[in-house]
Amino acid sequence: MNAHHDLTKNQELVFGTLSAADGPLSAYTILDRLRDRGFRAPLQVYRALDKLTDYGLVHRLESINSFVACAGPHCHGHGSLAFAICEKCGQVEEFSDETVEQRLGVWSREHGFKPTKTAIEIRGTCAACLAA
Amino acid sequence: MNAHHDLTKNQELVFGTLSAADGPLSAYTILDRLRDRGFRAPLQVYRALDKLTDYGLVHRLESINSFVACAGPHCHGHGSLAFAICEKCGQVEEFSDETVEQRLGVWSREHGFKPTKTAIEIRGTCAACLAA
DNA sequence: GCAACAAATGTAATGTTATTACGCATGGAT
DNA sequence: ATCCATGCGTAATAACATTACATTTGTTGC
Repeated sequence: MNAHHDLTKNQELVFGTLSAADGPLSAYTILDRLRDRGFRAPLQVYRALDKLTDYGLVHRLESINSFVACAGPHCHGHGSLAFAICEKCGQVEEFSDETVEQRLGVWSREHGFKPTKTAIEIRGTCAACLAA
Repeated sequence: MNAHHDLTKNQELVFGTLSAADGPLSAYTILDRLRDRGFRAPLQVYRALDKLTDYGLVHRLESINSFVACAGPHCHGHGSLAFAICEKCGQVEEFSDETVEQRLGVWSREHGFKPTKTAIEIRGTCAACLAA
Protein backbone atom coordinates (compact mmCIF):
# COMPACT_ATOMS: atom_id res chain seq x y z
CA MET A 1 0.00 0.00 0.00
CA ASN A 2 3.02 2.23 -0.20
CA ALA A 3 4.34 2.48 -3.72
CA HIS A 4 3.29 3.25 -7.28
CA HIS A 5 -0.29 2.31 -7.67
CA ASP A 6 -1.97 1.74 -10.98
CA LEU A 7 -4.57 4.41 -10.81
CA THR A 8 -7.75 4.04 -12.77
CA LYS A 9 -8.82 6.72 -15.20
CA ASN A 10 -11.03 8.52 -12.69
CA GLN A 11 -8.48 8.26 -9.92
CA GLU A 12 -5.86 9.68 -12.26
CA LEU A 13 -8.08 12.59 -13.18
CA VAL A 14 -8.92 13.43 -9.59
CA PHE A 15 -5.34 13.08 -8.46
CA GLY A 16 -4.17 15.21 -11.34
CA THR A 17 -6.63 17.92 -10.46
CA LEU A 18 -5.52 17.96 -6.84
CA SER A 19 -1.86 17.94 -7.78
CA ALA A 20 -2.32 20.83 -10.17
CA ALA A 21 -4.20 22.88 -7.60
CA ASP A 22 -2.27 25.24 -5.37
CA GLY A 23 -4.34 24.38 -2.34
CA PRO A 24 -7.02 22.09 -1.03
CA LEU A 25 -10.15 21.52 -3.07
CA SER A 26 -13.61 20.40 -2.11
CA ALA A 27 -15.06 17.35 -3.79
CA TYR A 28 -17.54 19.52 -5.66
CA THR A 29 -14.83 21.86 -6.90
CA ILE A 30 -13.00 18.86 -8.25
CA LEU A 31 -16.21 17.73 -9.88
CA ASP A 32 -16.63 21.09 -11.57
CA ARG A 33 -13.07 21.03 -12.87
CA LEU A 34 -13.62 17.61 -14.35
CA ARG A 35 -16.96 18.23 -16.02
CA ASP A 36 -15.38 18.62 -19.40
CA ARG A 37 -13.48 15.40 -18.87
CA GLY A 38 -16.77 13.60 -18.54
CA PHE A 39 -17.48 13.77 -14.84
CA ARG A 40 -21.14 14.18 -14.03
CA ALA A 41 -21.78 13.10 -10.47
CA PRO A 42 -20.26 13.65 -7.00
CA LEU A 43 -19.89 9.94 -6.50
CA GLN A 44 -17.32 9.72 -9.24
CA VAL A 45 -15.17 12.11 -7.26
CA TYR A 46 -15.83 10.59 -3.85
CA ARG A 47 -15.04 7.10 -5.05
CA ALA A 48 -11.73 8.21 -6.48
CA LEU A 49 -10.92 10.20 -3.34
CA ASP A 50 -11.61 7.18 -1.17
CA LYS A 51 -9.07 5.10 -3.00
CA LEU A 52 -6.53 7.88 -3.21
CA THR A 53 -6.70 8.50 0.51
CA ASP A 54 -6.41 4.76 1.09
CA TYR A 55 -3.26 4.81 -0.99
CA GLY A 56 -1.98 7.78 0.96
CA LEU A 57 -1.72 9.96 -2.11
CA VAL A 58 -4.37 12.34 -0.93
CA HIS A 59 -5.29 13.69 2.49
CA ARG A 60 -8.61 14.83 3.71
CA LEU A 61 -8.74 18.03 5.73
CA GLU A 62 -11.54 17.34 8.16
CA SER A 63 -11.97 20.85 9.40
CA ILE A 64 -12.59 22.33 5.98
CA ASN A 65 -14.15 19.41 4.13
CA SER A 66 -11.46 19.46 1.51
CA PHE A 67 -8.72 17.37 0.02
CA VAL A 68 -5.06 17.90 -0.82
CA ALA A 69 -2.52 15.94 -2.77
CA CYS A 70 0.13 14.54 -0.51
CA ALA A 71 2.98 17.02 -0.21
CA GLY A 72 5.77 14.57 -0.78
CA PRO A 73 7.41 11.25 -0.02
CA HIS A 74 8.00 12.25 3.59
CA CYS A 75 4.41 11.54 4.43
CA HIS A 76 4.74 7.82 3.93
CA GLY A 77 5.35 5.76 6.97
CA HIS A 78 3.81 8.33 9.24
CA GLY A 79 0.83 7.47 11.30
CA SER A 80 -0.35 10.95 11.76
CA LEU A 81 0.30 14.03 9.74
CA ALA A 82 -0.41 17.56 10.81
CA PHE A 83 -1.67 20.42 8.70
CA ALA A 84 -1.50 24.17 9.10
CA ILE A 85 -4.34 25.75 7.19
CA CYS A 86 -4.34 29.45 6.42
CA GLU A 87 -7.82 30.87 6.62
CA LYS A 88 -6.84 33.92 4.60
CA CYS A 89 -5.30 32.40 1.50
CA GLY A 90 -6.30 28.78 1.84
CA GLN A 91 -2.76 27.48 1.60
CA VAL A 92 -1.95 24.37 3.57
CA GLU A 93 1.34 23.21 4.99
CA GLU A 94 1.77 19.57 5.75
CA PHE A 95 4.16 18.43 8.43
CA SER A 96 4.74 15.73 10.97
CA ASP A 97 6.21 15.72 14.40
CA GLU A 98 7.65 12.63 15.99
CA THR A 99 6.99 13.87 19.49
CA VAL A 100 3.38 14.68 18.83
CA GLU A 101 2.81 11.27 17.30
CA GLN A 102 4.52 9.65 20.20
CA ARG A 103 2.53 11.52 22.83
CA LEU A 104 -0.76 10.68 21.17
CA GLY A 105 0.43 7.10 20.90
CA VAL A 106 1.18 7.02 24.59
CA TRP A 107 -2.22 8.39 25.46
CA SER A 108 -3.88 5.78 23.29
CA ARG A 109 -1.92 2.92 24.79
CA GLU A 110 -2.57 4.09 28.33
CA HIS A 111 -6.27 4.30 27.66
CA GLY A 112 -6.64 1.10 25.69
CA PHE A 113 -7.72 3.08 22.67
CA LYS A 114 -6.87 1.66 19.27
CA PRO A 115 -6.47 4.52 16.82
CA THR A 116 -7.20 4.15 13.14
CA LYS A 117 -6.99 7.68 11.85
CA THR A 118 -5.73 10.85 13.43
CA ALA A 119 -6.42 14.40 12.35
CA ILE A 120 -4.24 17.29 13.49
CA GLU A 121 -5.25 20.55 11.92
CA ILE A 122 -4.15 24.02 12.94
CA ARG A 123 -6.17 26.82 11.47
CA GLY A 124 -4.87 30.34 11.50
CA THR A 125 -2.94 32.79 9.39
CA CYS A 126 0.21 31.93 7.49
CA ALA A 127 3.40 33.98 7.48
CA ALA A 128 2.79 35.36 4.01
CA CYS A 129 -0.68 36.62 4.90
CA LEU A 130 0.55 38.09 8.17
CA ALA A 131 3.19 40.02 6.29
CA ALA A 132 0.68 41.39 3.80
CA MET B 1 -14.64 34.80 28.34
CA ASN B 2 -13.83 32.23 30.95
CA ALA B 3 -16.40 32.13 33.70
CA HIS B 4 -20.13 31.80 34.34
CA HIS B 5 -21.91 33.17 31.34
CA ASP B 6 -25.50 34.21 31.36
CA LEU B 7 -26.82 31.95 28.71
CA THR B 8 -29.86 32.94 26.72
CA LYS B 9 -32.85 30.68 26.56
CA ASN B 10 -31.77 29.01 23.35
CA GLN B 11 -28.20 28.65 24.47
CA GLU B 12 -29.41 27.10 27.70
CA LEU B 13 -31.56 24.61 25.85
CA VAL B 14 -28.81 23.59 23.46
CA PHE B 15 -26.24 23.34 26.23
CA GLY B 16 -28.65 21.32 28.31
CA THR B 17 -29.25 18.91 25.48
CA LEU B 18 -25.56 18.40 24.93
CA SER B 19 -24.86 17.99 28.62
CA ALA B 20 -27.59 15.41 28.98
CA ALA B 21 -26.36 13.42 26.01
CA ASP B 22 -23.88 10.62 26.57
CA GLY B 23 -21.91 11.50 23.49
CA PRO B 24 -21.53 14.01 20.71
CA LEU B 25 -24.61 15.19 18.83
CA SER B 26 -25.02 16.70 15.40
CA ALA B 27 -26.73 20.06 15.09
CA TYR B 28 -29.73 18.42 13.48
CA THR B 29 -30.04 15.86 16.24
CA ILE B 30 -30.07 18.69 18.74
CA LEU B 31 -32.73 20.40 16.65
CA ASP B 32 -34.88 17.29 16.70
CA ARG B 33 -34.53 16.98 20.46
CA LEU B 34 -35.63 20.56 20.91
CA ARG B 35 -38.61 20.57 18.58
CA ASP B 36 -41.06 20.26 21.42
CA ARG B 37 -39.32 23.12 23.18
CA GLY B 38 -40.14 25.34 20.23
CA PHE B 39 -37.15 24.92 18.00
CA ARG B 40 -38.03 24.97 14.32
CA ALA B 41 -34.93 25.79 12.30
CA PRO B 42 -31.28 24.72 12.12
CA LEU B 43 -30.14 28.27 12.57
CA GLN B 44 -31.48 28.39 16.08
CA VAL B 45 -29.14 25.56 16.95
CA TYR B 46 -26.15 26.83 15.02
CA ARG B 47 -26.40 30.26 16.56
CA ALA B 48 -26.46 28.85 20.06
CA LEU B 49 -23.59 26.49 19.26
CA ASP B 50 -21.51 29.39 17.97
CA LYS B 51 -21.80 31.23 21.23
CA LEU B 52 -21.31 28.15 23.34
CA THR B 53 -18.13 27.25 21.52
CA ASP B 54 -16.98 30.85 21.88
CA TYR B 55 -17.51 30.54 25.60
CA GLY B 56 -15.64 27.25 25.63
CA LEU B 57 -18.61 25.35 26.99
CA VAL B 58 -18.98 23.24 23.90
CA HIS B 59 -16.49 21.76 21.49
CA ARG B 60 -16.94 20.97 17.86
CA LEU B 61 -15.63 17.66 16.58
CA GLU B 62 -14.54 18.52 13.08
CA SER B 63 -14.11 15.02 11.83
CA ILE B 64 -17.65 13.93 12.63
CA ASN B 65 -19.59 17.19 12.29
CA SER B 66 -20.77 16.98 15.86
CA PHE B 67 -20.65 18.81 19.14
CA VAL B 68 -19.95 17.86 22.74
CA ALA B 69 -20.35 19.62 26.03
CA CYS B 70 -17.02 20.43 27.58
CA ALA B 71 -15.91 17.55 29.77
CA GLY B 72 -14.95 19.64 32.75
CA PRO B 73 -13.10 22.60 34.18
CA HIS B 74 -9.75 21.22 33.06
CA CYS B 75 -10.40 22.33 29.53
CA HIS B 76 -10.21 26.00 30.37
CA GLY B 77 -6.96 27.71 29.75
CA HIS B 78 -5.93 25.18 27.19
CA GLY B 79 -5.16 26.27 23.70
CA SER B 80 -5.72 22.94 22.12
CA LEU B 81 -7.68 19.99 23.31
CA ALA B 82 -7.52 16.52 21.89
CA PHE B 83 -10.33 14.05 21.42
CA ALA B 84 -10.42 10.32 21.08
CA ILE B 85 -13.54 9.31 19.22
CA CYS B 86 -14.75 5.73 19.22
CA GLU B 87 -16.23 4.79 15.88
CA LYS B 88 -18.03 1.81 17.38
CA CYS B 89 -19.96 3.36 20.23
CA GLY B 90 -19.59 7.05 19.51
CA GLN B 91 -18.13 7.88 22.90
CA VAL B 92 -15.60 10.65 23.05
CA GLU B 93 -12.79 11.22 25.51
CA GLU B 94 -11.41 14.68 25.87
CA PHE B 95 -7.86 15.25 26.96
CA SER B 96 -4.96 17.59 26.64
CA ASP B 97 -1.25 17.10 26.44
CA GLU B 98 1.18 19.83 27.30
CA THR B 99 3.88 18.38 25.12
CA VAL B 100 1.67 18.14 22.09
CA GLU B 101 0.51 21.72 22.53
CA GLN B 102 4.06 22.82 22.96
CA ARG B 103 5.32 21.04 19.86
CA LEU B 104 2.58 22.46 17.71
CA GLY B 105 3.31 25.87 19.18
CA VAL B 106 6.96 25.50 18.27
CA TRP B 107 6.14 24.55 14.74
CA SER B 108 3.85 27.54 14.40
CA ARG B 109 6.42 29.95 15.75
CA GLU B 110 9.15 28.57 13.56
CA HIS B 111 6.96 28.94 10.50
CA GLY B 112 5.51 32.33 11.30
CA PHE B 113 2.07 30.79 11.47
CA LYS B 114 -0.41 32.37 13.82
CA PRO B 115 -2.86 29.70 15.00
CA THR B 116 -6.41 30.49 15.97
CA LYS B 117 -7.96 27.09 16.42
CA THR B 118 -6.46 23.65 16.58
CA ALA B 119 -8.21 20.34 16.12
CA ILE B 120 -6.70 17.09 17.33
CA GLU B 121 -8.98 14.14 16.81
CA ILE B 122 -8.08 10.50 17.04
CA ARG B 123 -10.64 8.15 15.63
CA GLY B 124 -10.54 4.50 16.48
CA THR B 125 -11.96 1.98 18.91
CA CYS B 126 -12.22 2.56 22.62
CA ALA B 127 -11.17 0.10 25.31
CA ALA B 128 -14.74 -0.88 26.13
CA CYS B 129 -15.56 -1.74 22.53
CA LEU B 130 -12.33 -3.63 22.07
CA ALA B 131 -13.17 -5.76 25.08
CA ALA B 132 -16.64 -6.53 23.78
C1' DG C 1 -38.83 56.90 31.15
C1' DC C 2 -37.16 56.72 26.59
C1' DA C 3 -34.33 57.07 22.50
C1' DA C 4 -30.64 54.65 20.40
C1' DC C 5 -28.02 50.82 19.68
C1' DA C 6 -26.47 45.97 20.16
C1' DA C 7 -27.66 41.24 20.66
C1' DA C 8 -30.74 37.58 20.14
C1' DT C 9 -34.63 35.42 17.78
C1' DG C 10 -38.00 33.50 14.10
C1' DT C 11 -38.60 31.94 9.58
C1' DA C 12 -37.83 30.80 4.87
C1' DA C 13 -34.97 29.75 1.37
C1' DT C 14 -30.87 28.18 -0.38
C1' DG C 15 -26.22 26.40 -0.64
C1' DT C 16 -22.83 22.80 0.28
C1' DT C 17 -21.19 18.25 1.40
C1' DA C 18 -21.85 13.20 1.31
C1' DT C 19 -24.31 8.78 0.77
C1' DT C 20 -27.57 5.14 -0.79
C1' DA C 21 -29.37 2.37 -4.33
C1' DC C 22 -29.30 0.14 -8.62
C1' DG C 23 -27.63 -1.56 -12.89
C1' DC C 24 -23.92 -2.25 -16.18
C1' DA C 25 -19.02 -2.97 -17.67
C1' DT C 26 -14.46 -4.72 -17.22
C1' DG C 27 -10.77 -7.71 -16.06
C1' DG C 28 -8.66 -11.41 -13.95
C1' DA C 29 -8.74 -16.33 -11.75
C1' DT C 30 -10.26 -21.02 -11.84
C1' DA D 1 -17.00 -19.98 -19.99
C1' DT D 2 -18.27 -18.78 -15.50
C1' DC D 3 -17.45 -16.54 -11.37
C1' DC D 4 -16.22 -12.79 -8.72
C1' DA D 5 -14.13 -8.50 -7.45
C1' DT D 6 -13.59 -3.94 -8.75
C1' DG D 7 -14.78 0.05 -11.03
C1' DC D 8 -18.10 3.00 -13.42
C1' DG D 9 -22.62 5.86 -14.63
C1' DT D 10 -26.73 7.90 -13.06
C1' DA D 11 -30.42 9.39 -10.17
C1' DA D 12 -32.20 10.36 -5.97
C1' DT D 13 -31.82 11.62 -1.38
C1' DA D 14 -29.73 12.55 3.06
C1' DA D 15 -26.96 15.33 6.05
C1' DC D 16 -24.75 19.55 7.21
C1' DA D 17 -24.52 24.69 7.12
C1' DT D 18 -25.35 29.54 5.67
C1' DT D 19 -27.62 33.79 3.75
C1' DA D 20 -31.19 37.07 3.97
C1' DC D 21 -34.62 39.64 6.09
C1' DA D 22 -37.89 41.02 9.50
C1' DT D 23 -38.85 41.31 14.43
C1' DT D 24 -38.03 41.27 19.33
C1' DT D 25 -35.48 41.84 23.46
C1' DG D 26 -32.00 43.89 26.30
C1' DT D 27 -28.70 47.52 27.57
C1' DT D 28 -26.74 52.07 27.71
C1' DG D 29 -26.81 56.93 28.12
C1' DC D 30 -29.49 60.74 28.76
